[in-house]
Amino acid sequence: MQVTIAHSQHTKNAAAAKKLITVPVDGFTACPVRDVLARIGDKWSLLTVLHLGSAEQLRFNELRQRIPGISQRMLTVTLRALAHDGFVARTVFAEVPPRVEYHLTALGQSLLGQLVALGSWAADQLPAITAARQQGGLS
Amino acid sequence: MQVTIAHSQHTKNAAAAKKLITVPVDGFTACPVRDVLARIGDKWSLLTVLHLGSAEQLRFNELRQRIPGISQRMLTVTLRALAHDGFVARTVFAEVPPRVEYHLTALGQSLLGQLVALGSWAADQLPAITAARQQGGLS
DNA sequence: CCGCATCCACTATGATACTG
DNA sequence: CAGTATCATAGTGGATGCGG
Repeated sequence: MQVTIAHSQHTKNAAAAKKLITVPVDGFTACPVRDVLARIGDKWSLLTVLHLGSAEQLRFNELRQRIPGISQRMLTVTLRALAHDGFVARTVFAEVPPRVEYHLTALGQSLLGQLVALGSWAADQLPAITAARQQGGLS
Repeated sequence: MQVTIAHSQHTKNAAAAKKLITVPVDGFTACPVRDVLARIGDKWSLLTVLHLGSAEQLRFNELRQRIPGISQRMLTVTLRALAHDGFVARTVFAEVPPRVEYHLTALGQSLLGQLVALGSWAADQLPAITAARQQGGLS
């Protein structure tokens, strides 16, 4: 079965002109997955969603304290990306002192569910993966 | 501090907490999900696994032709990483001309299943995500 | 034919200082 | 408090040539 998938590769090269590609895949649209993975596959999005899912809502610095090692900048960037895709809602209170709260949207909680499911699988397969890594010796 | 997350959805019910996944927050940093995501979340691993899953076995250049835009280097790197984690098996035929075939292991097919599940969800949510991106104005 | 090594561009990330 | 701006750095990915 042939599947035509969107190819959102951002190459400055003229090769990016071909925006649609046709790939023989067993009926699975590969690109949405890739697209989503590109969002949550970065260093901090996963952790951010997980932590947001663990509370009703969190303020910027609360979130920052809960995610060890994240910089102010990366938290800002990550939150904006997640908000841009509709996973996170941002509420600004025009007060003094300023207050901004973030919480998962329905879409974000749906994503959280997927991540947790993936987590279950990962935890399940971890021994096998670890074993393979030790065996292979490749790095 | 610990965080409980429902498998299916986000729940705060303490009584049902026994059946939920309880994860130490500090452990999020080293969470298996994050680890797996770091592997398949890169630019090519996902496509490679999907294409390998769509065939019994594939040779290096067959794979290369099926993945539009991948460079020789990245295919090599990706395949090595996947083989290192036991998702892909590499078979070298010491012939002339040389022949190397790759196929998914049981672990790899398990991963494929997860990716397909994630793909179903992604395809399902794609309209919502697209709508959010257009609406959001944030970039 | 397979794929490794080298060089190079780009991007993601991090540290720090400044602003509304 | 909640960012934004700027600079510095490391890792990723692409192009090309060589080796097995």
